[in-house]
Amino acid sequence: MKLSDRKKKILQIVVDEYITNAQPVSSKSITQNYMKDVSSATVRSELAALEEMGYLSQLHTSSGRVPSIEAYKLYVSELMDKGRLTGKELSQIKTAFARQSGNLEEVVKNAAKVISELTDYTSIAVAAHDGDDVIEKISIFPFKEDTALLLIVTDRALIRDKFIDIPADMTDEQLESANRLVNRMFKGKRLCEVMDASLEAESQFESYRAIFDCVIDAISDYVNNKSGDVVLEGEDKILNHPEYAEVDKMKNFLSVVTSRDKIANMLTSGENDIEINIKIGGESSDIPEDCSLVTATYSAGDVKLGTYGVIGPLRMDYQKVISVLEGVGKILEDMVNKK
Amino acid sequence: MKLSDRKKKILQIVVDEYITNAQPVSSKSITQNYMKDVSSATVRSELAALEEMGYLSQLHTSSGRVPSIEAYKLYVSELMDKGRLTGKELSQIKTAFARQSGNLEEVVKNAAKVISELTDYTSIAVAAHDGDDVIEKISIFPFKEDTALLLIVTDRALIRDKFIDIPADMTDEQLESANRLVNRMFKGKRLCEVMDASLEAESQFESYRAIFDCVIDAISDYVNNKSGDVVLEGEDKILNHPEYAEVDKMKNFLSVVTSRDKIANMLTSGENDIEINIKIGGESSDIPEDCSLVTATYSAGDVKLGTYGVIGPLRMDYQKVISVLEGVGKILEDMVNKK
DNA sequence: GTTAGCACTCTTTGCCTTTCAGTGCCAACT
DNA sequence: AGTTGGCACTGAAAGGCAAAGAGTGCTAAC
Repeated sequence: MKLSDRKKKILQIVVDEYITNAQPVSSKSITQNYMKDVSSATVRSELAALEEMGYLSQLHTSSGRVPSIEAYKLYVSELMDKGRLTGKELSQIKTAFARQSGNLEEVVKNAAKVISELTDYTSIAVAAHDGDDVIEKISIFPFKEDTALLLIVTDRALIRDKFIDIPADMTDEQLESANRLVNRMFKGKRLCEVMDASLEAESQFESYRAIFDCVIDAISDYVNNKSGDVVLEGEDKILNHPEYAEVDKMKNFLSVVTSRDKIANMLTSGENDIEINIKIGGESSDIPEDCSLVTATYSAGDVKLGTYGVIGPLRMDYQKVISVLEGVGKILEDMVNKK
Repeated sequence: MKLSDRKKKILQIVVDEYITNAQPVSSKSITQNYMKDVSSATVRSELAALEEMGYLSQLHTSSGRVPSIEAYKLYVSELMDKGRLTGKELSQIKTAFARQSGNLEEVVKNAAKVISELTDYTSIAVAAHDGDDVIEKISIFPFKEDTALLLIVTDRALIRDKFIDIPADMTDEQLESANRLVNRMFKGKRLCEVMDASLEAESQFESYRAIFDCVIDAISDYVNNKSGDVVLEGEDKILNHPEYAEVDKMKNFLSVVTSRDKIANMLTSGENDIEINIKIGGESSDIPEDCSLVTATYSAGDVKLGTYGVIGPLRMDYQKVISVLEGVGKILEDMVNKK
């Protein structure tokens, strides 16, 4: 069955109202504030029809209506007005990115922070690394008898958190030439190519085998394990929203959101090509129950910068969240292009 | 006024009981479970005396007694039995540290995690860097036209998160020789000496002044800004404790605990020489209200490894927390010494 | 110094009533 | 056929009240 225009309008009003007030919406409040041209009885029958169709529900026979998950989905896809950022908000985003060294991690952190502040929800972010980075330089930097820091410069990032073991009997010169060899072999290749290249390398340079393996391990670890780059901001913001007033719900939310692995899963599973992606309710098992997740993947040209998201109650201010995510995206893009 | 032995015993019972049950303790429960040799009336008069002295209070005229902050202080300093870890707990700590690359950050993270798991409280940790590290090697690693990663190996750590700007007109060779110069000048010095040495350097090597300044800035930034190395684990654990059932308290706690700066302050302010340090209640303004903080500073020889802490309600299981912190300390020490 | 006994206090719980917001339905109206 | 005013009905929320229960403080006797 198709929704009449009036039903759509009423549904939109209900969702809007519920989002701002967190209270069931009554027929009376609708006619008083939005639809003075009809009586509450009329709206009541429309509400009953919308309930019949699964878009609304009541907590008890004599309460107002509350949107269902279906209603939220329809709301974001069709009903919702597009929000616009105020000048103040825009300048807040800009200043957040102002003092910045062009270091990707810092960009991610700042973005997460400003998103959380502007939306008043918990925000999460993960820097993109899908294995398509092209290796520009690899450096093995020894710092203890038997350990070295592996530094990899790619066209997008500087990887500097992988440690490798150095065989005890290896001299500095040998390490140096292993380093040169690694560079010669891997320079210009994409990370994922290197991961697959492990077998080929094995036979050729037996003496540096240990180093080789470590480098390849470290790279595949980087590509596969995305949880390292996860950023979480404003985890306390969730407490501003009444649906988490009960400790149990709160706890459930926090336990999911404080696990970097789970966040990484949320942000990386699913379609990455879509610019803005909205998951409502427990659609995906990764997302905490009764939560919505709005994510945006930012790119500069064809290079992905990262995925950012806002996580909060079903009754989320989608309008605001989306405009903030879009605003941040635009400013990020400007920044990257200017360089 | 001095406390009689019986008063001490009763006070200990009250605190123990209250810690485990979170319920006001009655005279009857004391005689039934712990002191069958006297009547509840006797205990009642003792309780009244202890209340008079400020160690106990009642929520209302006909409720049991609850310990005051003073009582907790006395409890941890004199009354409390020493806890012992079970074999299971010990082995849990050991396995937590088992697979480990000797990288300090990872040690800190693992320690925080296992402490949080065993105690069921939120744990925090900060790796020590007080400026006493001796510089062993400095390397300037260029990775973009105008930016380089500054790598500093000290006797305790590898600093690898400081970026410096490279003047546009500087050639690779110049950078190389700047690097050599920095090494020659700073090697063997302590970080804090380098910070103070800035003026001296200025006049001598004008051409590398920019690089110099950046290096010195980065080092003093590292020494002063401790918030970078802060680790927080089990922030959701706090919800397991009834005193945080109300959203306001919860929120207050979370907002403090999710700020790395504030945590760094908590862990670094105060006497660092003491092995285990207990702050109860709002003694320090850094600590959230109605919270206790138990910290331990671990060292290997005379080198500090870091400070670890547990933060939770006043009604904290101090016995367990302290034995866990001590257990972790012992195992850490063993690990470092074995190397 | 200890104790049994008792009066007293305060919270907790259940129960009842009232109030109120909101709905559903129906007959009348346009 | 759609809209509306009127009205009965429902369930939550709030208030009042009594009974039960947990604890205490006090006192007189041991």
